[in-house]
Amino acid sequence: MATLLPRAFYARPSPVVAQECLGKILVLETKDGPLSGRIVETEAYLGIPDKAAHSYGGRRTHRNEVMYGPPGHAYVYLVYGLHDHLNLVTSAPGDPCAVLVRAVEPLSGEGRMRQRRPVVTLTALTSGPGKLCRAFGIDRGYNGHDLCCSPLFLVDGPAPARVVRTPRIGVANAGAWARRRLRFLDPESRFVSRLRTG
DNA sequence: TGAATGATTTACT
DNA sequence: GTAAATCATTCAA
Repeated sequence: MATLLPRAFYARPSPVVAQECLGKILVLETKDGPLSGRIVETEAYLGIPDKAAHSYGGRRTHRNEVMYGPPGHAYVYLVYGLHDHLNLVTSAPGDPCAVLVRAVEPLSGEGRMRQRRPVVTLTALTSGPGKLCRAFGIDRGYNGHDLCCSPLFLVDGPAPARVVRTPRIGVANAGAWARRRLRFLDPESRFVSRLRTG
């Protein structure tokens, strides 16, 4: 039963939402049909006290304005000049928290994803935050989109058998925050961006 | 108005 | 394993 996740799902602390997002389905409806994928990897960003977050220290800028708004909205931004990242705004208005979607398993529309992203292996299609955005065609035009409405939203799905927590990626300059286990992933999926070096 | 930097990916050695 | 690509946003003057 694919029920659309209500706003209440997002109106909780980031780590809770990040963990419960595993197994849920990300859906993007397009004129050519839906693209969907099962979320297998996320990261939690805790807002004001989190040195690794854009909203660290209560900074409120044009870019992260969406995180200060109500939960259940998409926060999409460009990093390194060429990669888009998809975040889910969590918590409550005024509390700039978010969950970064790092990897999904393609469920439908895989053919169109491959067209957007010429790639050699299937797992390379969506196994990374920038990769999945390119595969889905998600760009900054979706920034601020309400995830309770079409065309971009999440639906319920089975939780993974086990959940593994690891330190977050790409935030080595965040001091003690870099060591917090705020990355959640399904160890049984081969689509996680980096499970282990082994 | 100008300069520095980044929640990454890809290619090449 | 190391390095380059590439530009919107941010901070300083």
